[in-house]
Amino acid sequence: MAVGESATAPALRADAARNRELIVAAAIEVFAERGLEASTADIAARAGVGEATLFRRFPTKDDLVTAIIGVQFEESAALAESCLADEDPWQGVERFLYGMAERAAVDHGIAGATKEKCVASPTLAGERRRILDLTSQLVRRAQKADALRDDIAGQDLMFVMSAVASLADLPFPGLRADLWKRYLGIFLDGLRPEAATRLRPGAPSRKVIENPEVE
Amino acid sequence: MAVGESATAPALRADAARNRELIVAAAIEVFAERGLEASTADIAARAGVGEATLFRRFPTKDDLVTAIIGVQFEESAALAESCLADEDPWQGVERFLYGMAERAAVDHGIAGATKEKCVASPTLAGERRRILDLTSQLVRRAQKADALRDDIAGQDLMFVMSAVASLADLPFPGLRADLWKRYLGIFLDGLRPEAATRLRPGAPSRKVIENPEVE
DNA sequence: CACGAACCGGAGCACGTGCTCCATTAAACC
DNA sequence: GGTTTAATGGAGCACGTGCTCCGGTTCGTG
Repeated sequence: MAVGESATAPALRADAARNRELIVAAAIEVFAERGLEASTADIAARAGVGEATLFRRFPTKDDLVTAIIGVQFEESAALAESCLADEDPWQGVERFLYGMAERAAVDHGIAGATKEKCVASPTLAGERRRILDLTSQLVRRAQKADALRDDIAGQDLMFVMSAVASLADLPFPGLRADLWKRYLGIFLDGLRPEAATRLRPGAPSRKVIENPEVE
Repeated sequence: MAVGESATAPALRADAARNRELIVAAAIEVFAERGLEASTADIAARAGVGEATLFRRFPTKDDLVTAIIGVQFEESAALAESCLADEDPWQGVERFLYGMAERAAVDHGIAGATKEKCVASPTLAGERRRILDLTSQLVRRAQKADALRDDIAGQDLMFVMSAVASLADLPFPGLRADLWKRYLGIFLDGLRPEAATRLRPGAPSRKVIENPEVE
């Protein structure tokens, strides 16, 4: 199963394709362990591949990161679709936030970079819009069922999730690793209709969120 | 007004003391603008001082960062005390979270480093404990007035605040800079007693939180 | 004023990182 | 199997960074 780009490329040789997968797999591992500032040398070593090979496939470290984020976006979209299939709309929202935050919590460095990269990369921006679409459906469905406060939109869920996930690697020794679930709980309580008070800055307009200008 | 360390040092000469203040001020500015990875050369330049001077006063870049965090901790403690003086206990909590998140939002890089550094530095850990104490008082006061849900503690407020602040520099162009207030609002709604549902992972024990082992 | 000591700052060192060159290897097709 | 050519990987380059050395300068006191 190909992991990244689609056809247009002039067809990779067998070993090259295999190495590409090895590199992507190694990068996911290493980034998750040491964060985004892990060196390309480390990644190449983990993949059992020369550094030049890595750079032939991904001309820039950024390109590699972008490719990995692309993979994760596909997983996220799949999760969102699965949550849309839940019979209980609120549980769909809950499961989505939970799943997204959990993955962001495991892949330590990635989540932070995701935001920047999907502004810089048009491909990623498109993928992101698709996820945002699914998220908006989740929100509207829950709102129609009176399970979710009315004054929020899909993008709010994304931002909330990212805030919670940022709590994943608190450096204090002895803290349980899943403490972020506690704060997701508080957030979820704040998302119920009963809890709603007026939110001061309004939701960002759809136009701004859906079409982040590529600089 | 001396900004950092106390007496024990063998008394700084006039120009040396002045330069120290210049360096700290410049570091706060530069870190806030470019984040923590701003170079020492930039900071020295901004302070109008040679690089060697910077390193004579702060033998390590980490020492400089730690000193700055110390300054901010004093400000945080002052804020907490001021909020404790509010007549409305809930407003005290609200103002505290708001103020803390706002400062974290302005000083882009610092907030992230704060967590790591106050684990590594014993001095900072002590300061942190003091702030935590004040925060706990804020929480208990609001809980007694039935303005805050019962199942949270002081440290929860700190973590929630840090989560909200992490939303301060979303890279999407066109987003208003104070969007984090919106999500603090949702969080605050989740902190009211009426909103409370059972939180899954319990609060971290006081022992773990108050005495982070210095490695 | 004059003198010793504290202090200064720019040039330089060591190191890690992203990225490239090129002689060697091995896949693919006849 | 032989030939072509894509693919490989280790040595090396350029650069930025944290940090230091040392000749010159300024502060503080008698």
